[in-house]
Amino acid sequence: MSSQTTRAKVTLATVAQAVGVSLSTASNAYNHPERMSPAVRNRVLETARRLGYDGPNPMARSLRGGDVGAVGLVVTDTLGHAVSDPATLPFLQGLATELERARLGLVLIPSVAAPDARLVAQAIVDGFIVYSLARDDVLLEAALRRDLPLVLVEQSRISGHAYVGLDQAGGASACARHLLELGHRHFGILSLPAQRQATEGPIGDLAAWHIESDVVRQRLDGYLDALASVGIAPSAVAVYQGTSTEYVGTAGAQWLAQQSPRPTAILAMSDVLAVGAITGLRSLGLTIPDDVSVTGFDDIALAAGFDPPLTSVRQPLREKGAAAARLFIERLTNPSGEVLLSTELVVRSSTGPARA
Amino acid sequence: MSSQTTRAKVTLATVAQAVGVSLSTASNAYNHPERMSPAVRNRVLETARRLGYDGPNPMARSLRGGDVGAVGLVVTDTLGHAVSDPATLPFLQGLATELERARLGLVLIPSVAAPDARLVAQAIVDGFIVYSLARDDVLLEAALRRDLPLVLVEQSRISGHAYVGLDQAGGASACARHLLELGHRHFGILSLPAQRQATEGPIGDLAAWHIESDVVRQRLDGYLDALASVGIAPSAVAVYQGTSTEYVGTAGAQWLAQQSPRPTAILAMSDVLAVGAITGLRSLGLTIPDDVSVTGFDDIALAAGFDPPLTSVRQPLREKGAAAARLFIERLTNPSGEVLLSTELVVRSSTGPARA
DNA sequence: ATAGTCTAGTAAATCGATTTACTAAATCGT
DNA sequence: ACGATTTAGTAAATCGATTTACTAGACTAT
Repeated sequence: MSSQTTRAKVTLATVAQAVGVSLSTASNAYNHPERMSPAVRNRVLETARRLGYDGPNPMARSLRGGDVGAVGLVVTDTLGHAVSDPATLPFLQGLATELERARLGLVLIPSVAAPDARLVAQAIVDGFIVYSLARDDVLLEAALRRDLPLVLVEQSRISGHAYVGLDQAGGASACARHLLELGHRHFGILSLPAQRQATEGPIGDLAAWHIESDVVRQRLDGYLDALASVGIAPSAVAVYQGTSTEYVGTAGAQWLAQQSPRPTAILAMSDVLAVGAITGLRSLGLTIPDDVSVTGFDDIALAAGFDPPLTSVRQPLREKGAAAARLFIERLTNPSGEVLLSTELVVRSSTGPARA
Repeated sequence: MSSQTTRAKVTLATVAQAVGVSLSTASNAYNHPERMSPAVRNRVLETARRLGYDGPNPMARSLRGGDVGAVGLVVTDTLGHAVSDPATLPFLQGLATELERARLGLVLIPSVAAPDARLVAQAIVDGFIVYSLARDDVLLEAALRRDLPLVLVEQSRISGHAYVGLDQAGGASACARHLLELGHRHFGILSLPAQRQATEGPIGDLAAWHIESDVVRQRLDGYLDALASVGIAPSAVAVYQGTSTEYVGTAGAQWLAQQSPRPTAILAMSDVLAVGAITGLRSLGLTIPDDVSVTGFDDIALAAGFDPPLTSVRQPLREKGAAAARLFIERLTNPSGEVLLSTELVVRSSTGPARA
């Protein structure tokens, strides 16, 4: 209503002129109150209000060297998926809550199917939180080129940048050991995508599998190390790869169930995959855990309430986000801080003794 | 690794000088390829790469008049809560997915306990999506002052700005009529906060209740209109107000159950409140729906799977977000577009006939 | 009374680009 | 072969602020 008339743009210069002071003085009214008399300062502020001046233009301010007041979040998945995934959401919550406390905005960088480095190159932010990207992902490279502070979450360390790590291998290994103790000897793995452009489907030759994702690398190593300790070779393990969706879990489990010998235990790299797997196995007439044991990863909220309750590797999802935020906030005093989070196996009812 | 040495900052001017062309020509290489010979353009681009120039500085570009490539999201709740709320999340998903398609970033504006207009005033964005703010919320006023395109979602229309509306009153009214048809005559209402700083608790005098939130206003009117049609006066309805959390639902329902006459039906303005209410009523030894019927609002994913399945008002949550995004994307051609979404009563088992 | 210190304010440089108006050289039609 | 149009590139203004170095005047100390 009030400002319907397209009045000429009013800048700090307009205000300064109206008050009859220099541009610098007007600027000081906002940035260095102590350097001027209260009288003049009030005159500037009031004139600004009268003229409808809304405070220094944030772009100009940032260009001159100020902070932007926002952090960019770079993820592999599309934003749509990231905001849906039950393992990512608590991370986002922890991140948002902690950033909020520091009055920092969070910029969700779009990540389309064909990832576009320009979207990272052009983001207006003070730095990035980089979540689980492959070492050579174009988006990571683009972020590095920006020469801004980075917080790396669940991916390879890069010297000079902050890092939030998780004991992936330990959790995965505990998971596999648990199944070994239950007597299982035939395993299938439902893997998250090992590369950005990975296509869903079985992995033919495990040894030749090109793994760019650190999370996949470490979880897989954790599984395989445990299996190796009882003499099970990687070549004896069937692996199916795809994004963390129930659909992939279902398809993957159905494929795994058709291998021979049929796995009596399936290690899924996410709870969502595990849930999908159980659905798929049931559709084949199999019973969980009697016919097949299934383990997940993440211990999402759903895991405990699912039928059957999921055996899973718990990780502190919210805390992971909060830690990333805190490392970013401390970037000036401690540019390459590190936080290492631990995992814990939670045994529930989706796993049971191998059949005699 | 490569750029560890703190080399002097390289700008477009550096590149131009190195190539031996003017600054304008270097700029054209990025923005107006057609205006120059391929030879020179390639020379500029290659020199830029060699010098480690990462493309035009986004802040400078935006300052000069270009787009930022991002939209700000302004919400009432803290971000932490917004990212947790099952009714807000699908909205966010729809929004993020659709923005992503247009390669727009989403800036989550922090919204601390004491809302700070500066965070809106200083956000570096092309416009705002304003989600369910009160007409006189300071954050809305701050957004208006920015003179940027706005998309208003579930709140008062403002001429010149895009609008996404929902038939709140219709849904609420259908809900109440459903209960009336089941024979209920004593009602309690669990309301969302009517103002930003509303404190949780019972509303003493309904007539004197200061309601700033449009959502609350419309849902309440929908309920009361339906009740009025059978002669039930607002003064006969007990109301309890609080944020959309299970805890509030529980506390509110327990308070409502202590009123006399005790309501046989509770109208909750969100499914989360309804779920909390059911928990609270059960803790008092009451059975749902035999002793008390409970209705929700939103029809979140949980509603159908809850025990008992919730009678609720379905609204197209994802579509609401997608519509907001589309309106923003079309802002240049259609600055004040409107989308009106409808609601639908979904009857399940949390409501039943009033006891004789 | 003189020199030295504070205070309040200013002019000009700077941040890193984009764009407008203009010019010189090359191409065109006849 | 001569004026008219295109093409390729440039100089300078501009976006909206912040900051540095400087100055004039008021105040303090001896």
